[in-house]
Amino acid sequence: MRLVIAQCQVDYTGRLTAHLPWARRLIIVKADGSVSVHADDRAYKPLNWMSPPCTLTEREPAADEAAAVSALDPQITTVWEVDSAGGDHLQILLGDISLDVTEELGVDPGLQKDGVEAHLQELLAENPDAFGEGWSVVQREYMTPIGPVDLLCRDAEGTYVAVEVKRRGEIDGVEQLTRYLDLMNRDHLLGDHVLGVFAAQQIKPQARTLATDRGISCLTVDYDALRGMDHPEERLF
Amino acid sequence: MRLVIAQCQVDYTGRLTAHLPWARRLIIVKADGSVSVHADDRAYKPLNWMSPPCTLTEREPAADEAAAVSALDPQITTVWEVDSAGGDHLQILLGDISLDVTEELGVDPGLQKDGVEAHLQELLAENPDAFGEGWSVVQREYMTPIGPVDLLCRDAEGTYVAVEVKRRGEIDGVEQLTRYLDLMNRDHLLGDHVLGVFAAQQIKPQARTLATDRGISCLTVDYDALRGMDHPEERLF
DNA sequence: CATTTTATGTCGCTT
DNA sequence: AAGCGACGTAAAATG
Repeated sequence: MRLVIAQCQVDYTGRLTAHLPWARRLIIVKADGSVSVHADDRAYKPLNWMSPPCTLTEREPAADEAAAVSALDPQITTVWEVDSAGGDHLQILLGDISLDVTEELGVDPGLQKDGVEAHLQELLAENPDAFGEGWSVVQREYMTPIGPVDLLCRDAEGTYVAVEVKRRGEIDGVEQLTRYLDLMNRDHLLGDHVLGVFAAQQIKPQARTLATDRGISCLTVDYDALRGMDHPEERLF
Repeated sequence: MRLVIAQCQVDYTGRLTAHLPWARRLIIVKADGSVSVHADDRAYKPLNWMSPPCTLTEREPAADEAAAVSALDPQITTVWEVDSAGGDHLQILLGDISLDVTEELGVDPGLQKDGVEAHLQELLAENPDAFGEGWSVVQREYMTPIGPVDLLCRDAEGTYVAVEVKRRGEIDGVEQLTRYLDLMNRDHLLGDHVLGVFAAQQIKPQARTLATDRGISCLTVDYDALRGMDHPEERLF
């Protein structure tokens, strides 16, 4: 990884065209070939960047580039040309350089995540009581011609229930579950009428309204409480 | 802006829970308060981060933290605790530090963009000939009950045409235009039959197929050529 | 302030 | 390679 802090002017042409006037910025060149140009804000997002695979060429400024600089602009010390396979191009004119360090980081062991939709689905599959007394899980990822239903359950009366699990419940998810229910109820393979439950950690009011309007029950899932019901020794960390 | 390269172990709890084992990484602390932890890959995306507003507290390792370290783990030199208003928390244990520099960057003049959807729409509105000889623009952002149609035009015969403009033409855009056309043709306010044109810099094959199947014409827009037809002195740069 | 749309979205998985 | 969905999506425009 190479870190450069320098006065720079950046021009990007690719999916769009973008221009950065002269200013002091951080430029990161990673081992994967990526180049990103950061200001001191915008959180982790760079002002401009090039994704790998791409090649970085460092060259002396051409005579006309040096001459074209106005009195207000800094002297150009180096020009970086970054080219991607897709034809995108990033040009960085470098002026005064106040930092230029290269450090070896090695391969990263990577990020361990916990608490995404898959885990929510696992937890619900292991704790169908979260839906109600006497509920059982028939199958996870129950396949239909238009995709898998997250959970197929039966309630206390033995009626089949299709459950759509989301971390954040929005209208899209209700539409998705509606399509599944339409299909499953058309086939009559699962009895007279398959019910629907929309389960999420947080359900947007619009989604709740639409679900209710379509006879779909909503369940707001408390992830931590559910995890407490689960076997704590099975957690990742 | 502060740049630190160090052995570190990171734990995040917030919308999800995530853990990074010990490894050498880059840590960026920006003037906006954000903290991000980068490996030498994943392009510009950090492994873990905290968005502003948040507070960074640097402290000595507690006795038990120092004691809990196994023989294989590095000696903990410092602990960073990053807290956001929303209750998110990022803890960074720092081991050997090989770089720790702070540089003032100042305020960035910011990014100038050109070539986004809005510009495409402007250019097409100013050059309806791009659609065909004798075309005219009736209105931009023509309102319908389900949203605005990008451009309402009339072709050489005077027939109304709804134009959907996208930078990249995908199925979603065709669906959107279809909904507009259904609505407009139901009302008969704009004559017998409103035609549709799907205009984009690049149109995905599936989108083209779907559009054609629905009787919607496709127009691949050459942004540079269109800009050439436009007044060059009005360009941003 | 809440909602919708855009994004050089990115990333990972499936066909 | 292209399609599809999730993301700690974020950020901007809009009502």
